Amino acid sequence: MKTFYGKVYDIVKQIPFGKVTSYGHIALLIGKPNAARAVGYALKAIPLELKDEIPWHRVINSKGEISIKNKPGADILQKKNLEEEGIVFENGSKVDLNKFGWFPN
DNA sequence: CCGGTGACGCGCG
DNA sequence: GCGCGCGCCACCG
Repeated sequence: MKTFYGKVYDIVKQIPFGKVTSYGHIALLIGKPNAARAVGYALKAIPLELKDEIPWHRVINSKGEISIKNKPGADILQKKNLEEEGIVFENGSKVDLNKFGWFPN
């Protein structure tokens, strides 16, 4: 895919089971290190038909926390999905990126 | 083109 | 370690 959204989706699909990455890193892989914000915009815009094909829940912010706002339930769902993959939340909200982070070049 | 919006990130104090 | 402010980008009128 050559559109910005398409590139974001392609990369998210590559995130391995049980791992997570950040919006900023995805932007980096696309070649636009400062487009983290746009990446988040793209994820919230994932077409329903692709919801089950794209592991959007494996994308969190650089601090290792879920960053969804104004979407009641979505943040809780994301956390639940991640825990099902074996990812651990310290203090109930933070992920240790040194253990579960996926940051390829 | 301009302005508003937002699943971000980073530097400061 | 926390809150704020600001810059960045794509998208939509």
